[in-house]
Amino acid sequence: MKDVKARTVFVPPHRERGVVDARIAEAGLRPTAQRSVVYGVLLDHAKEHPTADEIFMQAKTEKPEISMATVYNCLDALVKHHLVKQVHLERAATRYCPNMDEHAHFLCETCGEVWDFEGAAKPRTSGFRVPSGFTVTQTEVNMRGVCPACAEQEVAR
Amino acid sequence: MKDVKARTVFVPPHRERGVVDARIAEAGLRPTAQRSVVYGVLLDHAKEHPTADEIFMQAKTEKPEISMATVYNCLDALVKHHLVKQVHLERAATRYCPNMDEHAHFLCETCGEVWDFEGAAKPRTSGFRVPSGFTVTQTEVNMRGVCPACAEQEVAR
DNA sequence: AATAACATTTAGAATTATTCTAATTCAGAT
DNA sequence: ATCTGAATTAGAATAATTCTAAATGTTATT
Repeated sequence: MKDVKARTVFVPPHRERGVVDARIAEAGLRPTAQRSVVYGVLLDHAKEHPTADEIFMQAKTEKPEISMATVYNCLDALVKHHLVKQVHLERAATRYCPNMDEHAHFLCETCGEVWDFEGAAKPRTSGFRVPSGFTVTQTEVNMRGVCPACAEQEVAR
Repeated sequence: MKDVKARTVFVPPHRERGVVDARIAEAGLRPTAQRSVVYGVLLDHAKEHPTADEIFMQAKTEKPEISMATVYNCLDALVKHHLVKQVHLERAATRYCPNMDEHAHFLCETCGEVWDFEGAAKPRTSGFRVPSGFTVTQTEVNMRGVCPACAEQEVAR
């Protein structure tokens, strides 16, 4: 298998010294060592939309003393301060996403991978009739289907 | 408190003898007693978007021998046969919805209640850029915010 | 620099939601 | 009446998340 990814990889500016902390501070949170690690891991693995457990395991490599409870605490703090979004696609564990641009999530029902679909879509109500009196602060769009790789395999069978 | 609801209540046609079973059969499922009860409960409580546990408790009043495992089995079968949708709004338990029309879900962050917002919105991709090669079979739109009742209380405080 | 006040982290227990397992029951076909 | 496979059952097992209480770290105040 060709490593197509390697060609498009770029050094992420978000992990440069102090940048993560600055972002956390800007959001109005004290940048503790644990929060920096958790947010940093999430920024590095944004594409994978990792679960709390996956973040925990990765965070441990950088900071072995970190505990699961802290990962949940940090994630909750990051969510509350709008640095991270929770994604609830399935009955399974919650996933986390540091991409705060308006976008949809796509879950491949065959392989289980998740993608971000960017879009100029109307953010808040995306075309639905919101009854008067309701205030919508956040909209989440989740799609399911089959990704190109799985579709190809399906044809091959 | 005036019982406003009482005035707008109507006898739901979906619980008439045999209708539930017919719908289950149409969907290509054998209409067992348990499936009928589970689907019936869900149709009666569509507005509440009940969790598996809430459905279980209600189903027990109609069929005391029913087990939690069966409720999950039935719900999974109903989902698979497109009679019911799973709704994943929060980190909490999955909710179920028998309204298969295109609609969004709204969660009030203050009281936790869930509403359906109907909409003529573009169903599948709702304005997002779907990269070529992806097939979208289902789209879920979830909104959060404050419902009218909670907004009013907020003002009063 | 010491202290108080408060926020954060930690380990592990507890809780909750969901899935699995193996035995039993049920329905439809022979 | 019997066979076969699907559905149901109780309860155990697993997985995800939350809670608890103690320890540690941070900031502001003296």
